[in-house]
Amino acid sequence: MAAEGESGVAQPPSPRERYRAQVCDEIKDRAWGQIATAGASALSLNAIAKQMGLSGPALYRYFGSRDELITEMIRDAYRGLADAFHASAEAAGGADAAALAHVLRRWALADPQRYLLIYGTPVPGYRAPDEITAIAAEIMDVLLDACAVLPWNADAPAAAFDAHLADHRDWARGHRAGAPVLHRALVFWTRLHGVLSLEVAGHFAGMGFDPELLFAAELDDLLAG
Amino acid sequence: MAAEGESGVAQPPSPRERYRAQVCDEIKDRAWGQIATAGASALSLNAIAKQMGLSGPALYRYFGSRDELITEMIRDAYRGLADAFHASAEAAGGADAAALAHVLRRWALADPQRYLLIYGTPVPGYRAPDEITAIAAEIMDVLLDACAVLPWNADAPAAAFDAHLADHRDWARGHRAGAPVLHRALVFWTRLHGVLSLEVAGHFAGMGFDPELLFAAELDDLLAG
DNA sequence: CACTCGGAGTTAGAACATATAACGAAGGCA
DNA sequence: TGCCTTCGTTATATGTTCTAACTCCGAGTG
Repeated sequence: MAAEGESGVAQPPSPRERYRAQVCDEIKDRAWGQIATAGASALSLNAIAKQMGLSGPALYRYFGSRDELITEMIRDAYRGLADAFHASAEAAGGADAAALAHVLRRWALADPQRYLLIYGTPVPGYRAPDEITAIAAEIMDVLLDACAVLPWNADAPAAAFDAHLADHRDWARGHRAGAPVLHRALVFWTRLHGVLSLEVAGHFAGMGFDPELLFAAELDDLLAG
Repeated sequence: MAAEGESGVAQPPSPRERYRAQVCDEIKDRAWGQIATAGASALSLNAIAKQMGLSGPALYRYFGSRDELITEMIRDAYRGLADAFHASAEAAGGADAAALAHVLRRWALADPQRYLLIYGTPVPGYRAPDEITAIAAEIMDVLLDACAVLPWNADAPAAAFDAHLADHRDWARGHRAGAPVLHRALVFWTRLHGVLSLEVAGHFAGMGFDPELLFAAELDDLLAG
């Protein structure tokens, strides 16, 4: 998104642009390394610059501020998760809830701090930029597809929440699915996140049971319920 | 816990000790203010000192480091939640799952950053000190009590996870409850946390539905089995 | 009462961070 | 060839945590 000319048709990147994109990528790679090992709050532009053999302020040619870099990392993380969801749906010939759940779990465990960068503690007044909410909506869209084709359980009680959702479904952005499907997608999200969040944050660490089995049990319950 | 003599019987606190405890409390009060408005990562000992009319290093008489202060805040947060749980159980003449759920939600929404200090993003290698895991076990104990007296749903499928829990129940610390109760307690925790975590982190912000109703729906589902 | 001694607060300073400003060098392009 | 954008530099202001050394007051003891 930083290498193309603005004139509609994609110009072949000039050597300068290629170099710039490469440096940007190296900065982000090292930033991911720092985040993975010490957390996002410990991310230091200065340290990255030294690692790259540059001197401090040089990085400000590429990112206007530390916050801007972090925002772009958040965007990339969302993008990666959305791509993984799309790939899963593509491979299975349509979104499958169980497959998505395992994609999500693998993605979270592959880099816990990356998951927490998205779903962990935000700055109090944080408002995600539109580009990021768009990607989040993309992810939700795949999830809605998966929940729409889930086998239907007729004896499920009609939750009062469904009526509320029928009137508050802006977030589904025109997805053709009934309120019960919306409900299932939300619950799919919150339940799996509940397990994953506590797992990657280490809250199950000293408890002795296998988080994977708890995740699987919750997934079974979602698919059956 | 920082004001008593060590000689068994509680000595009346000397004026020095009283003053010290009072300053400690004021530091923590201002720290909570900073955390609530700017997040834990923005907590600054220097800023607190200035607010109190002190000069920077003075605070190191009271807390050995910034991390030590934060650790104590985490401990106090856990302590507060545990006390709220105990109070709820006391008031209802025994732990009640629905009451606990609402206590938890009110406690989380009263200060989202306090909730996230406990359940949000930790430092990667973070290992909670024993004092804190003990309080967490206390909380889990009340939750187990509540789940043990929940009306039993006979047609619930015997989850494979229950068998695993029967062999991995160290975390229940001798609580007299069967594996299904342990399972319910865990699920109670992860599901409510899943909703609350996303709510306090603002992920439902632009979506338009009422998080309270989602929380209530999940709680209903938990109580119905 | 006088004295000591420990705790509280101070300033100074090292080491690190973000971020801006001003300057020099090196590359692409007409 | 010459311009001009971009990159990287150093210098600097301001912020942070945290240590060290010094002062001072007050409480408990002889």
